[in-house]
Amino acid sequence: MTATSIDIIEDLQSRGLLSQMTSGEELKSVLGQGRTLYCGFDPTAESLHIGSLVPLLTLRRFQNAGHKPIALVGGATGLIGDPSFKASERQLNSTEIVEFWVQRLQSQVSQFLDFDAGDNAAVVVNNLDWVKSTNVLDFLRDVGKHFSVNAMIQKESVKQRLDREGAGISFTEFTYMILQSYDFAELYKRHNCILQIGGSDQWGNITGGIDLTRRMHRAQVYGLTTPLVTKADGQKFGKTETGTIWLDSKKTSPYAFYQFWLNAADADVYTFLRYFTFLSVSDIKEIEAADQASQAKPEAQGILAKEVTRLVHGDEGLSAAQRISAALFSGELGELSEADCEQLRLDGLPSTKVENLPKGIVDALVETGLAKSNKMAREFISNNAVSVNGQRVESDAQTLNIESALFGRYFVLKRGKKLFHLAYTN
RNA sequence: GGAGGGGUUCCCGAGUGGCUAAAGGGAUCAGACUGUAAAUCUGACGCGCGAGCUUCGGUGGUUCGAAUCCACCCCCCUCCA
Repeated sequence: MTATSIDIIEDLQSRGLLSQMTSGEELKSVLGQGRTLYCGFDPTAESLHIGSLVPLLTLRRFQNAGHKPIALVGGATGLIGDPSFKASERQLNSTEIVEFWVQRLQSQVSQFLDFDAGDNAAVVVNNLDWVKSTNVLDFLRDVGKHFSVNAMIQKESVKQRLDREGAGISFTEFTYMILQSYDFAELYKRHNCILQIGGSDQWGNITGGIDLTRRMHRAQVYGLTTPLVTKADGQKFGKTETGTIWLDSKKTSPYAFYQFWLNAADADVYTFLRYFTFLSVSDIKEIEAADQASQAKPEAQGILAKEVTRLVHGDEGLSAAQRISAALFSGELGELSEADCEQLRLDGLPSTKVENLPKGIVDALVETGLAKSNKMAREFISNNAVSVNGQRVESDAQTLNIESALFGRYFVLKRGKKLFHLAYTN
């Protein structure tokens, strides 16, 4: 492998992406030439969400710097469940489901890495490949013997499960750390992988792997973690009213995804630009300075939304998201053409087919999911929070009917300031 | 196996026979103000237009009336063996 020109550690540091690392100076010099590193992603759902984006993009940053990234999808660890900083024991998922999720994650993860990069082309692996052939006795004798339970229960990541009244941890989840550690040792053996990265909640598991690799293979390997993303107001990052922001466009449309980033708080947006885009730190500083000088609405959110949406959903997803956003937020809905309406639907604006017009507005809100119950629908209406085709709904007796539809078949329903839904008939 | 503690509405957590759809906090949603921010204020937050109905791990029971009492069952935690 070729020597690298970029000091990746320096870059991560300047972006605020470096939470912890082992033997800093030594790791820095080790990374002076192209190395192999890995990051694990467990199948806990059919898609990753934006929480996984930081380590995923960090993997890519390493690749851009000339290193060889391995994305590990945890077909084995996903069957066990990582207890790290989890308040309570989790339900086990069936092997079929986990297997299905593994396939989904493998292709999802792949879109962020370069597999045609020659020496440092990316690799995707599944830890089930080496775990499934291990038998219990060998595992306990060869791997388990290297772990001290005394040390394991000291780990911060499981402490609350051990200390907290009312909590607990099964042997299954307690063993998770050993499995993940074994992955690192195995990847060292198979791919000469010398670095594991992950979110800072993975620190305990990563150091476990470093210890195990030293003991099993007498080799020095390293660990590095990225910070967990937090919001300035203390709220949980990555959730909205509509739920988790997923990377899969079927679960979170490019439009919703774009909107999520567009709504980033001023206090967070420059940090997010560093975390979630490949814009240089100096460019980001310029954006920040310009925003501060302008006194007007900052540009940063728009740039963030554009960059991240393009990264995850490509140019096509981005332009669809921008088209919808422009139509709904900047113009008069009345100016939409019939083709525009159809395009909104194709672009992924949530939409529902309604039948049996005229339909009461309360029913329509519930059917489209804009209100959870009739009661809520009425409350929204009485709060003046609902509009149809740009016209405020004044009474819950109002109906959707052909005469008021755009082009005889479209209704743009709006609840609150930002939530839109397209209802249509044939 | 023994002893004790516990399972309440999205989360935390009060509530030990009627005044309780169930305190309080958080989260969330809406409105006002704004920049599709933040902060702040106001309101909502089981279902029902309503009379009312359905909830407090499960199933039965006591009672005019139960989240609250009794029985059995399930799950969790702590200590002992």
